[in-house]
Amino acid sequence: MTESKAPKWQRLADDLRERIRKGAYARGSALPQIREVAEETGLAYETVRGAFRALEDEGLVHSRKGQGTFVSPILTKIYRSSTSRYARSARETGQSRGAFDTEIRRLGMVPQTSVTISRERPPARVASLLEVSSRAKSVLVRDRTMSADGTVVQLAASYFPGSIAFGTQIEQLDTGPGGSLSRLAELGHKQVEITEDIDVRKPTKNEASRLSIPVDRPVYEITHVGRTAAGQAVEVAIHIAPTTLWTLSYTWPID
Amino acid sequence: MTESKAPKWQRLADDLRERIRKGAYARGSALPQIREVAEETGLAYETVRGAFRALEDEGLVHSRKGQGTFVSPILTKIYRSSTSRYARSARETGQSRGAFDTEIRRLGMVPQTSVTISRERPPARVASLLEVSSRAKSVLVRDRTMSADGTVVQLAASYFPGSIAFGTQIEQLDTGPGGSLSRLAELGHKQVEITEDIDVRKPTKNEASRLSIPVDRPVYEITHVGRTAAGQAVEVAIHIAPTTLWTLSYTWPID
DNA sequence: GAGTGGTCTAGACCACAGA
DNA sequence: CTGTGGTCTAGACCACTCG
Repeated sequence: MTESKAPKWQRLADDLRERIRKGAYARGSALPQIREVAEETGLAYETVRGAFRALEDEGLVHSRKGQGTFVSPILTKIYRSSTSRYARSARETGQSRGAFDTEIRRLGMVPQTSVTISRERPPARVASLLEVSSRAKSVLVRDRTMSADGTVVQLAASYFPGSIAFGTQIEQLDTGPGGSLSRLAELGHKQVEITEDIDVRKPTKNEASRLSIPVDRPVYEITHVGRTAAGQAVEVAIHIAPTTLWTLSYTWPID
Repeated sequence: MTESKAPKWQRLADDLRERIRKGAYARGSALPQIREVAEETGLAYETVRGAFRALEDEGLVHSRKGQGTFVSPILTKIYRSSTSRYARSARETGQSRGAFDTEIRRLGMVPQTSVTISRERPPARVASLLEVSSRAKSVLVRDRTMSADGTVVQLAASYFPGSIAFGTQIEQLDTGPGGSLSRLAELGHKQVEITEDIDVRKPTKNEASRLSIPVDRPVYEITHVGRTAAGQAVEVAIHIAPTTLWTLSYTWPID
């Protein structure tokens, strides 16, 4: 028996997956071409392509039209503990902004974050949460692109009400010790509670392009909202990250 | 221009998606057959199937060999606030076990949960977390299958160390007021902290079958760990839920 | 222009469900 | 048995990259 009835494309995918896991093809290197594999295995082009698509869905490889199919540069999961980065100890030792850097270094890779700061008209959902107008450039946006070994692994856009943040250090590249959280607190908008909503969806064309992933590879959409004691949202962040690259973690006390 | 270069299968998928969203096909009803659509549109079978597969990946429809393709019975997202169900207020009013029921009713559907209780050899990962042997029937398992309007929407298996839970009310169908959390506390194993790790992966064949989803539809794997003040894990739960059906939510205090 | 992955076709056959 | 979705083929053509 031994499940001999599995489709050919699936067995080929299993075979290739195992070879990749065993390191037969180096990270970032090219896989054999589809037509080549087809000839070697005696399968049709479409059948082999079915196997390749399965691996692509799993995030193991990515294909580039006109170039070839390549082993993903990152095969491990990046760990994101959303709660621990807000622990007082982390903030006081200046680690709050370094959570991403620390995790990437732990995996033996080189982290890099690039930031663009601008004043924008907020997306409707963000405007509604922050209770600002969506028709004016009413928010400050810190748009971060986070990479590991040169591979983009997360997009994170933070939105602050302009009435609070325009002209403050939050609009500078370096937000200083404790980051925007501490700056907002100094400005009289201390956050006491964070909420994160997690969804999985397909990326938009723009997101897929920035993340260098195919449009059918699912991503986490994490909507992060920081609120003051009065319940007012003063920071909203939207994180976009391929599900194949991340493990999310939350820890909270009972009572 | 107007993006006329989109592949045919994609345009067909867009067309069908819009019709489904507009309610042209009732929830649970059958879509036109692939060969029928192929003839109507003048496309080849494989091309139409590409469009159907895309919709299936999105969770909008599901296909059954030999039967047809059907609109998913649930097109909305179910909201799971992992933190709020542990608030003292929820527990004291007896709502802690009803979080799922309440949410499903809020969506106008009928919730149902079936439970099987057994003594098992734990999976390696669970054994390691609970610090029990993985070679003996060392854990109590409460395996819950949760449905909405007859559709299975989540599998949740809770594991308790047998040394603590065997022979207690946790082994009964009704765990009593406050649920297993309160029973463990009474037994001297009060949990003070919860950690949940979130991953997205393809379901195993068994999971896919129990959830009535294709094996390539991604699911959340939520690993829930409850710990005592001493840091000892006393409850581990593994939740499996299709990503297309759920929005996860976490709220926690700063400091 | 040569070489890559992506789309599409027409048709054969397989696996499964149900009358 | 018929009808459904799923697999597979051989080959044509398209879209993109790079020398």
